[in-house]
Amino acid sequence: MPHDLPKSYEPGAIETRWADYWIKEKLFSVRTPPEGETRPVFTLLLPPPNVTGRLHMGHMLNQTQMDIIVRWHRMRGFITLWLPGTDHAGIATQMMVERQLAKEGKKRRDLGREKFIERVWEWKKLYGGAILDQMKRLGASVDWDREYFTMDENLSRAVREVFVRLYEEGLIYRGKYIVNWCPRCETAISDLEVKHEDVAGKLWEIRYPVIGTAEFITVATTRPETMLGDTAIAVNAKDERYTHLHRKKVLLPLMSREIPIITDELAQPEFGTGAVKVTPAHDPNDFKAGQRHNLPQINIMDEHAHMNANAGVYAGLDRYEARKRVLADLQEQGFLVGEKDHALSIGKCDRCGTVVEPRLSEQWFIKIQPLAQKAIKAVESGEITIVPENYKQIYLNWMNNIYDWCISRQLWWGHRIPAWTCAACKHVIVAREEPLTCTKCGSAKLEQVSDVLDTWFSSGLLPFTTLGWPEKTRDQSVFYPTTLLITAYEILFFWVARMIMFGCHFMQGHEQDPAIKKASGWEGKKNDSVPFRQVYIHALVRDADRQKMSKTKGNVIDPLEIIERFGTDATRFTLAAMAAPGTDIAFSESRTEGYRAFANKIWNAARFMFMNVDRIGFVWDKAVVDKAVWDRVSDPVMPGQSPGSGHVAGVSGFDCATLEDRWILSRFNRVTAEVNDALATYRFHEAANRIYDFFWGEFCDWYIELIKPRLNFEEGTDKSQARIACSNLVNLFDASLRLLHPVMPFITEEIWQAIYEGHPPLKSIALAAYPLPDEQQFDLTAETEMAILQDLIVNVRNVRAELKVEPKVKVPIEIFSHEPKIRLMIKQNHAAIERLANVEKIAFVESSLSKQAGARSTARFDVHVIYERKIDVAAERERLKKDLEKIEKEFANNQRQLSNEQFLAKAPEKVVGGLRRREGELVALREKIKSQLDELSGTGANV
RNA sequence: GGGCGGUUAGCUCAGCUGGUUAGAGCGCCUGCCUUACAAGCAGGAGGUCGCAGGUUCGAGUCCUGCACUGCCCA
Repeated sequence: MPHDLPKSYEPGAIETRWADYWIKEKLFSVRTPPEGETRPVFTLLLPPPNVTGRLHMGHMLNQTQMDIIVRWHRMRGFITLWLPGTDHAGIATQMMVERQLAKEGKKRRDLGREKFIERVWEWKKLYGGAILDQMKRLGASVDWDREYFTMDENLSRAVREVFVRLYEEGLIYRGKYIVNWCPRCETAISDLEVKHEDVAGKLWEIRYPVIGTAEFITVATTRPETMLGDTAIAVNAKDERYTHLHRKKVLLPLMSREIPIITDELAQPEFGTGAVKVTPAHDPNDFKAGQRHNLPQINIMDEHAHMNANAGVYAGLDRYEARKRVLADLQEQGFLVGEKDHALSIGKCDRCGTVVEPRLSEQWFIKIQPLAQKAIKAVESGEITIVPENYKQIYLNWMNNIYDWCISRQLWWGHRIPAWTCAACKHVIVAREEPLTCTKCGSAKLEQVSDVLDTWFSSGLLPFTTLGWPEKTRDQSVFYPTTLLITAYEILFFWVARMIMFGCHFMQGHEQDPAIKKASGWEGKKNDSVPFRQVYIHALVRDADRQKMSKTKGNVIDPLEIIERFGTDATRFTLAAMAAPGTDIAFSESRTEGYRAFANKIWNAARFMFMNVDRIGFVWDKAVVDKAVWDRVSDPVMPGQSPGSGHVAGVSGFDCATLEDRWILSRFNRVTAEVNDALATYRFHEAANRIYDFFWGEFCDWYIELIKPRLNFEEGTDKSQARIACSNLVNLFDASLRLLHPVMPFITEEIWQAIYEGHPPLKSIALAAYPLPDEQQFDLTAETEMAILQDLIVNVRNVRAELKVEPKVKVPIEIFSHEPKIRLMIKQNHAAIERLANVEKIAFVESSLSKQAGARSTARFDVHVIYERKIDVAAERERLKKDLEKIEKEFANNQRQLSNEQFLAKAPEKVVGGLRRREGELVALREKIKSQLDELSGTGANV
């Protein structure tokens, strides 16, 4: 078996090998559990990436966190379903294909709708899988057998069903309204797809002659070209400056059209001149004012934002060209009276960056209030919890101020709206399947509405449509509501909010299988219509300088390139270790480099283990392996719950022969408890750091070093000690790998498989049991004693460094301790001290060593390194002074508190007791340091 | 304009519900190829926790104001 591992860890080949293996073996495919299933279930829907997408750091973070949580649940015995799929991304995909066509000198209209859609499907087949392939490389443990695409026939059917039902319930309506129109994409877009940008613009003042008077009324506007479509001037009824002009008319310059002066709230006396022009067909506020006053709506632009026939002589001009011409003409004719700099915010198309044009057009809308009500309640009542909690308020704010949702898009790629118009009577028929005749007049001349639905309309349905809706399926009763959603803040409104609205509406009355619900820990939840029980919002990944990554800035970090260089495990670990909830991640390569070193450390620790396993001819205790690996299958464990009878917690097969054994076992269990707690609350950074510190700082730095003497295979030595040490090492290593596996799946799989020499008890470590803490294996005494031992060793090393003792020279030391227990512990562990501190002989003395130059004093012991070289008196004095200062400061603080009666009365006993204990230590330490300082001065050695 | 967040070591960040001596990685300095690991080992330096008040026996942690900074919404 390949126990002869290369000296450095090379992730590349290893990672692709296991990624392929996991897929080939279908390790993460989940069959629908039958009736009577009692195991807990964990369901997670992958936020579907765009078919047009390439993997970026945001995905990588998102998927790392999901995979950690998913693997953790799977290892704890949950039936764990992670559902992958992609989103058809209407505008984006259509743009890609149009771009492709443009290279051939064609436009989509040249092809016609049908042929164009065929092209899109071809494109999708060729390039659409890119991001999922990249996911495979990451080792994402999704169920590939259930992969979906939002344009699949079953999902499309569900979309039609939803549309028809909403229409029948009166929640979908069609009408002519002002919408955000992208002249480049030639479609309406929703409010959310408009990004506002502050720009320095101008405010122009134009005066309109009041008919029948010599007066002018002056208005201010940022968009003078729209005046061509003005149908009124508005003033505020309370604005006395204009009272005398009420009910008069003005003559619209350039167009010579008479338009009324109206009184409306639209005009704010404080803004500009207090009078505003009203252009109902080109501004949403004006549109509403126009409705209030029954004003005509004059549309002066076409779908490309070019002036149309209604714009008179300006017809055919682009909107900005028209602006120039209008201004010039106004100027020339004396109507332009002012031009000021003015900061304004303009809306741009999220997709293509074109300035959005408010456009009056016929669109389909969802009446959102009734849906929003349920979605608000679901979160307010805690049926859905959002982590971190501050996003809850943001969600509620948005939901409470929501507007009707424009769902129609003037695109070809997407779910076509299931509505038909009768050519004869203009009646609109909404139906699940294409109707043959008009339901009103019987005509057979029906034409399907050409619009498609907003992509988010279909993705908002995924939590239930991917589980077979509208059929009532077993999958639904098992897996719905999904357990968790992990996503970015960016799509909280786009997607998360809409899933909640749709879920609560269409799954109303749904009940999850009660046995599974209970087993999964959701007994307390009343509402099973919600699409998920919990939402975790993760941070944004920025570049190392905290800049938001963007293609235009050119600061995008390609995760695959990072993976190439450092390995997937190291990249995942970086993201996990930096993912403190609520703060963005400034991705720095130096961190990843550090975690590659961590992988290498694990690798080499494994090499050390295998070297010894091979030397001793270590044989597996099958009973131990089986216990650690199998039992969780029949006995899953919930977060925060202690394991049942069958589940083996802690490390099995561990034989506590020495202090370091007792210590490391206790530490492992404590870390295990912390890691499980951290994962249960999505504190990924804490989980990652705990494991890192344990594995490197305790397991490698101390435990392995401490057991080396026991791993002695020389002729004539008792091999039983070595055998115990080796078995402990392997069992602990195995457990540590399982603890780490969700974060670093590849290296842990590689080593775990190697441990079992080709005969692993399971197909993968991913199916093995996740470690749980065992109270029985906590050992506070061992932890305390070990801390003293470490302190002693570190102090000796420190003095050696200060005395500049040659690294290879062993030195004798003297130790004083007034506690017999400590003396005993030191005696028992003298070999460790000798080895790790490079000491040749340990002598115990009966009185304090603090007067010895070069001695070190702690609260529990003094230690003196015997070496002929003189210490650097000046440096030593500096160090002692600094120590003393620190101790005096702490002591003063200590005394201040202990002499305060309020403190004694109010502070918890634990804190007071701690301070009292510390008081004693501080007094002793202070004395020791003082006498050392005296001693130094006494030698007469001057600086 | 409204809302939310950040400010802790040279850099990047931890520090959960206020409690004994504020931590890590990287970088830096010193010394080591000690047969698992130089992607390593050992030792070390480095912080008035943005500023000013307040609450409290006790504040990096809670409150108020200010400064700088970022994000979202309109």
